[in-house]
Amino acid sequence: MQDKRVENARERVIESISKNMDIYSVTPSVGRLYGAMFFEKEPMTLDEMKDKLQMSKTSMSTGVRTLIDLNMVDKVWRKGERKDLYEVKSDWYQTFTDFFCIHWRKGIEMNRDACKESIAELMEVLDGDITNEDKNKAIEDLEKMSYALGYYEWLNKVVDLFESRKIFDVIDEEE
Amino acid sequence: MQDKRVENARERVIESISKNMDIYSVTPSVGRLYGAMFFEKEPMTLDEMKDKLQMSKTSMSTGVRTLIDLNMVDKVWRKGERKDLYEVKSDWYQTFTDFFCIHWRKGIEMNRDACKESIAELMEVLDGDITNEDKNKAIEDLEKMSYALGYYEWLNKVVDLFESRKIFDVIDEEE
DNA sequence: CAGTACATACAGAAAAAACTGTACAAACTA
DNA sequence: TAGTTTGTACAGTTTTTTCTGTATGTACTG
Repeated sequence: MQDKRVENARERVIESISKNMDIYSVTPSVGRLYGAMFFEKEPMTLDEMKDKLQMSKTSMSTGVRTLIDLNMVDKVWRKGERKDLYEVKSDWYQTFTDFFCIHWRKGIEMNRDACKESIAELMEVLDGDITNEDKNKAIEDLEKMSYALGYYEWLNKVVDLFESRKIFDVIDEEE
Repeated sequence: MQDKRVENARERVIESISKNMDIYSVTPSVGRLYGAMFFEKEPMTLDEMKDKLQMSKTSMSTGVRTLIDLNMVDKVWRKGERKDLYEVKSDWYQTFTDFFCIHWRKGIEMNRDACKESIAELMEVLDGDITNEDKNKAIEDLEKMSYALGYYEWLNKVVDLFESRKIFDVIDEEE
């Protein structure tokens, strides 16, 4: 009887987590898996997940892999256990900063490289003999790209702040 | 002749931006639209976008709406112009913090509410007459939820740091 | 070694998302 | 007012993603 309410309370949180995991570019299904694993006391096997979520084992396998790639879940080893065991990483603060850093760093890097390459190309073009129209266009684009580059540098510093864990000092001081 | 290289340089950056806009949960198409608008000197009309990207006007309309909802693009008004005009918001730093704050705040809020509600429910259950098994389960879940709640509070402070623009001071000091 | 349990690669089915063309409403023009 | 122009709602199509069942390779067990 009571069991319902306990179950219900847990389910509410799982569902909420599931819904909001899109911030991590993850399907609600994978989000629900994460939520379920979070509340499980012991590390889970794929079969337990399958039973819990009423989905195919294949989905559990790929879902868990997704979560591992996101640094949100660990594979754990236990003596005498044949099945693979998985559990949610316990440090959410670390999980957050990891995710944030990995994803933003990658995006920044790619855009920065593209900008740098294009800036070099435009500089070269400006050195040569070109029409006024092209020249103006090149100069305008150069300005835009320089702005972007400056922004990416700044963003990199933000990521540094998290990666170096200095963010924790900053937030602490706020109190 | 030269035109090719100038065009090429611009296209490289647009393509890179397009690819990395998935961080903002946006389609490459919408990302490309954003990139194209970024380099356009003047605000663009839907028809210009359609010609530029070789896509339907409907797609441009919905794409622009998406970007406006993300606070990345503004509708601008110009005397004597019948068509709607749109341009990329010029302050990328603001765009970043806006996006970050809006999305994370929403996710935090929802999860926090769910946790609070469930915590209250579990407390109530614990007050009543229940089996030991249920009691233990409730206590364990309460612990998990309390941890989550603490994390969400912390994350809220991180968002505050960006929203209040204090992050700019923090990064400046780093130099 | 044969037999079993397990995870996952793969192909196909189901579901969701993106994109387009048409149609229509609102705003403007003459 | 009638005639344009413009943006978007909507339905249908195409593309992409998610999910499942089967099949296979690997590792363990006796």
